Amino acid sequence: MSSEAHPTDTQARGSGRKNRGNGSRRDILDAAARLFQQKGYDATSLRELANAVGMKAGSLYYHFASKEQLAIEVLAIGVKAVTDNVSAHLKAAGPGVTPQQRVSIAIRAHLESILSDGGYTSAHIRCFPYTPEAVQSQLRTVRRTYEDIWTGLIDDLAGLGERPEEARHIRLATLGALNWSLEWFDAERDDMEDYARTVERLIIGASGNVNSG
Amino acid sequence: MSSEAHPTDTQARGSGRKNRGNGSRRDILDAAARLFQQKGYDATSLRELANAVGMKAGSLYYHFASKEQLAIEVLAIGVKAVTDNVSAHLKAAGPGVTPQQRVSIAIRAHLESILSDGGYTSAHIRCFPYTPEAVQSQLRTVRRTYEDIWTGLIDDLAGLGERPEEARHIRLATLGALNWSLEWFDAERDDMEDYARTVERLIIGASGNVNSG
Amino acid sequence: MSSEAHPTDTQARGSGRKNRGNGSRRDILDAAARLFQQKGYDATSLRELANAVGMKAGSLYYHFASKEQLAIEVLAIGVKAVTDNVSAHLKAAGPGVTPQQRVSIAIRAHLESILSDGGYTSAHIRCFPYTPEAVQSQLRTVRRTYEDIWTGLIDDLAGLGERPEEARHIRLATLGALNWSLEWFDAERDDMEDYARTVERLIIGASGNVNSG
Amino acid sequence: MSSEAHPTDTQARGSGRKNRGNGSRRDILDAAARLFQQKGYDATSLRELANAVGMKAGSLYYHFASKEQLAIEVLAIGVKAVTDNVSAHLKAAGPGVTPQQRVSIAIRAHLESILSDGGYTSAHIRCFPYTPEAVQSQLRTVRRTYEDIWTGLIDDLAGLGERPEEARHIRLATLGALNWSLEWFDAERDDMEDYARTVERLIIGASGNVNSG
DNA sequence: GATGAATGAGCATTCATTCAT
DNA sequence: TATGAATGAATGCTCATTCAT
Repeated sequence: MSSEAHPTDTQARGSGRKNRGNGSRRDILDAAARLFQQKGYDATSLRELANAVGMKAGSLYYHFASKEQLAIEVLAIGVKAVTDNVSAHLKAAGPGVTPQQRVSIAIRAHLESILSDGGYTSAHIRCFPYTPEAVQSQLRTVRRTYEDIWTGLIDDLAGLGERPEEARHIRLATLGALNWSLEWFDAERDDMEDYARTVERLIIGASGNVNSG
Repeated sequence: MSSEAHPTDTQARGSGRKNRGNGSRRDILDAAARLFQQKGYDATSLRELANAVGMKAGSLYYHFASKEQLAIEVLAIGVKAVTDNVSAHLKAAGPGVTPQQRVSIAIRAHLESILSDGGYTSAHIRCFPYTPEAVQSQLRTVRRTYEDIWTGLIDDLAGLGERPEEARHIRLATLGALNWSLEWFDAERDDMEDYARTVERLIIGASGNVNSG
Repeated sequence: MSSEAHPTDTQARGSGRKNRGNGSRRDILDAAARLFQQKGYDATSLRELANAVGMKAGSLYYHFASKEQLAIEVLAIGVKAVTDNVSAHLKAAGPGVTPQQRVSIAIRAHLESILSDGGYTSAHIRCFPYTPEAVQSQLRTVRRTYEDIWTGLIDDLAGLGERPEEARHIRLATLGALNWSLEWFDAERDDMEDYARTVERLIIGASGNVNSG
Repeated sequence: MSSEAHPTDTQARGSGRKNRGNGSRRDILDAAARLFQQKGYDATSLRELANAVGMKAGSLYYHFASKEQLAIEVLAIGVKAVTDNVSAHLKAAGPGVTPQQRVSIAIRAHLESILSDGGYTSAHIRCFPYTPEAVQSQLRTVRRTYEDIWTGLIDDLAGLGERPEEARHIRLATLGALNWSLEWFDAERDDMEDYARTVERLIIGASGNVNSG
């Protein structure tokens, strides 16, 4: 499930509109996501972004109030995309799966979102920490929503719900292992499913060994 | 072992030098490490850095040829610091330790370097990917040296040397879990040793489960 | 013939355009030519130039990619202006004029371009040698085109075509005498036609005496 | 006569002093002359100059009060060098030479000074016009002294003394032809004596033709 | 005589932003 | 919707200069 609906997707997709790749709002967001992900927030200039969508820098201001606002939208789409993707996979799996299986599913969905997504989620992960405070604070609640999914997932694992600090560390270690892949994953060399399996074994091993720890 | 010698540490520290706390080369490096770590490479301006060490922006150029060169030095000190710290801990443990114990030691040393170090190592980890190509290429060999330590460490684990792709993924997952802590670790709330234990369990569980996987 | 068309002159001059005297591209070029000629390339700052056309330094970059690029355009206009002026005078004289007369015509046209031109040609002559290599190399072909006119002119003089090294020296001596006037010519004191006559006598004397030399 | 005494030559030349090419006043002047000639006044930085003589920029201030003062000295040496060289050649020729021969001698001496001189005279000719007003005004009298030699030389030619404006133009044309050689003379390709002959013919032809003009 | 270390002013350039059209 | 043209602030960097040592 890789092309979940975008929150801003109001215009009819596929209807006979003249949306021939010219600079619509969505084109800007797409290009911004890609550039943010590739070069970072600071290193992405609005001129370059405008250029990428075939317009002039000033024109972007018809669509977005500021670079910060644009970043907020891009990064929000990014979190929402993972959130939706993970939720959808989990729901699709139905109620009869073990907590461990649920974690495995989430690992795969998260990886899928950051590695094969259009760039929104990876832009979020790579840029968020380097973004102005105003951007970060606007994103806190959406980020929290996603975080809560993982908190729930981990808590269900082998009684971890009763050791919240440990659960927190396991969650952050898992997400670290997942997110860090943005810095090294090479589609030509690495296989996503292989890595998913590695991370899955990591976390399940850890939570399993806990009793004897 | 948290205060390993800095590669550039030639002048006697603590002897009666006239270093009146003002901006010497080392002061600049220290402040740069801190700022790079806090705000990122792009967002750190030389004026701000100069201000932090009590001088004017142009004066920095007496000590460093360019912002890039300064970044190269800061980040190089950063890798060398972890490299030395991990090596030293490993050596101190002596030859009679199991591969699993060696990994545990490395995990702790790495965490220590990024979380309680003066900022050089964390600056490296946070800034490197957003740094100009010229900076990155100058750092490749020192980075490789550190990487090789981990490659060796993981290879010794339960026959992982014979499954290099899997070993690579385990190494990267571990380092991801470790490095990502820079984004969330809160000295007031989190205990480093606790997290080290979590990561240690993760990786050891993963490598142990492999046989039965 | 002092107001030959500028190579970049595409917009209607004098028509009812809203060019309210503020800094359009042409205004910048004009002011740059004047400043380059007066103070030299290095001593002309973009702030000063911008000021001269009533804008801020950064605004110049909307019109020109860099100071070097601006210099290239100014100096190119300068050579093209003399080239066109000399060519036009020569053509206007028709085919029935002697080689000596042709040289006389060229001397006057060249002098006119450097002394009463808007400053482009004199900017070229005064700045070119002190300009960055990147600027010089971009101008080589236009300069060559002008040079060739003179080479042809001199070669036709009293069999000079068969003594190319001597012809070269005569050409360069003539152009030296002409160009150097930029360093001393004083419109209040000197008469252009008087000086033209002097230089004309110089070169014609020299080429005539050659046989007996 | 190419190594006339320098006005600043106070230290014993050839005596057993430790003047081993280290940064003495004379070394600075020599290097400054060379750099000024090659790159121009503005483009020559004191750091670069200091580097060329093996010292640090600040040390130059022990020897010279400012860049302007240094330029004044270099350029003054330059004019004095031509002045002395031309005078000496003229004196050496004795009283029995014709005005035309005297001009020929001066042409050669001038050319020699700008083309094979250590760089002082050529630095003067190339830099003077781009030098700050303070520098120019300090040089006016030495320049005038040299100018007067040429004025006298030309005035003696075929009754030119009675047509001062014409004499002035002939003088400036001659010096223009001579000085401009700095922009094109190539020691590998051009022969100084050849060019001297060309210029000599130019001026003598011009002044001779004057009667019939 | 010369240096290490700094400064203040300036430079070319880039950037997010504005706004009349 | 978008652009052309501009702005103000900032950036990395260079320069002539200073001065205690």
